[in-house]
Amino acid sequence: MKDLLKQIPIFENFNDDDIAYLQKISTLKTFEKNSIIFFKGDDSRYLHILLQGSLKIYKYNQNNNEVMLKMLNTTSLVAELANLEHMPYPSNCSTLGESKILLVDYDKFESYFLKDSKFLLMFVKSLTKTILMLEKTISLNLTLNSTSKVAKHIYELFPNTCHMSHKIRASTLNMTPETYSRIIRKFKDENLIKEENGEFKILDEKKLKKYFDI
Amino acid sequence: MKDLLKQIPIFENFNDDDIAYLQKISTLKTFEKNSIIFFKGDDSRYLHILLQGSLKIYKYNQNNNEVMLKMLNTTSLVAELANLEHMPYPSNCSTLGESKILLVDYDKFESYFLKDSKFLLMFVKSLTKTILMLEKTISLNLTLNSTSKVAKHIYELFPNTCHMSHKIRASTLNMTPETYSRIIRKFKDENLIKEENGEFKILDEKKLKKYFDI
DNA sequence: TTAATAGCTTGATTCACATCAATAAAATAT
DNA sequence: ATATTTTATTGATGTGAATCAAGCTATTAA
Repeated sequence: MKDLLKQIPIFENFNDDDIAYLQKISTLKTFEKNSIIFFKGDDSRYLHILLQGSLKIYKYNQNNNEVMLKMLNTTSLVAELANLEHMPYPSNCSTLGESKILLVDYDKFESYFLKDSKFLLMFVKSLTKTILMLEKTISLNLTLNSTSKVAKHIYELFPNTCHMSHKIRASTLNMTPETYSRIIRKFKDENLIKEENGEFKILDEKKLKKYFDI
Repeated sequence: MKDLLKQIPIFENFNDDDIAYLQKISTLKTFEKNSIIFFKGDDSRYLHILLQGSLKIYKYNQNNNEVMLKMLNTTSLVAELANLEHMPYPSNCSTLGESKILLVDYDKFESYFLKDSKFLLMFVKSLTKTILMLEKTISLNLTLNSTSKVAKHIYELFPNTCHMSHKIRASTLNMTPETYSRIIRKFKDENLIKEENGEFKILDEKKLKKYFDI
């Protein structure tokens, strides 16, 4: 595990002692697809660090539909704010695919690591990343309509082939699969995109961009 | 101005030298009501610190309606993320009432202050506050319907008397004044609230709470 | 004091998207 | 290979909130 920890970008500035201590206060856990990591309101005893796989952070709206706040894919601190502020988790978290998560005893982590500016800088970076994601979520959901959301989503993913079901894509964009499907249908009819073995190809980038470029 | 800076909670840990340098690289400006502080896309040369008054951070949606992302009232860093990341401002900012803002030359600020963990901690605190506000904005706008938003808003403000027009209240909640008015009408008809010289009084806390307590 | 302007309320209409429903297609299990 | 479950598509209907419109009230200006 020591080697694994050393490779994690977040810990790039840690020396051997740091890593050793980190290892001592952590457990590595593997969760299978669709496992709950924590519920909204749970006590934030552990700092969760996603090492492999993907997670979603979500709440429920008043119709009991999930509202996805963010999706985490790369190595990242999960809900570090709750730890920092010693508050319960503000949202739910579950795995989308099989995932490896490092659970760190936060109190010990805090007293050892959070005195030093190099570690603080790590937190600043992570908080910054979180803010950018949240701002993106807000822009996406509060300033764009569904058609624009889908257009932007396709545009930003392309040409990365990352296979996701339409259902997941729709939920990432906080809309129903029906709405997503109808919009894709429209884009295909307008010859903006085509679908080849589950991946979108953009046929008319300019027109597609017009849908979300304000 | 030196005394003013010393009183600012954010700078509580600064010593005389720090304050002196801060003063050297800053200008204090007073903006009147409804002045633009910066536009989305502007270069983030200055760190803005709100000292007095109130600001709104907002974008436009596709119908050219304002979407208010946050409202700042207390002493706070404004859009510090843009500075930290050396990126253009992601949103617009304007004053709601007359406001005093400290404009700090960010490059100088960074090279002097951001090496030290005590200053970093200040940033961490500010980023944390920003995240909490953003999460609140998201919860409010993505998980609650308009009725619940209004109920929550009234509940959380009460009994603080802070005079705001219905128009401003509506825009804080990202809805039209018409919708706001209709919901207030309904609450009055249900004897949940009453209005006395521009302030709401809650008559039935339990029922009001039911509207937003999931 | 009156005029002008901005904010508030209420009704009618429109719109974007969700919901409900039915069928088809694909993925997974047996 | 067949059965079963999950996902995808398409149409019909419902709904919350925006928009449009008109009259009203309060504030500010002349």
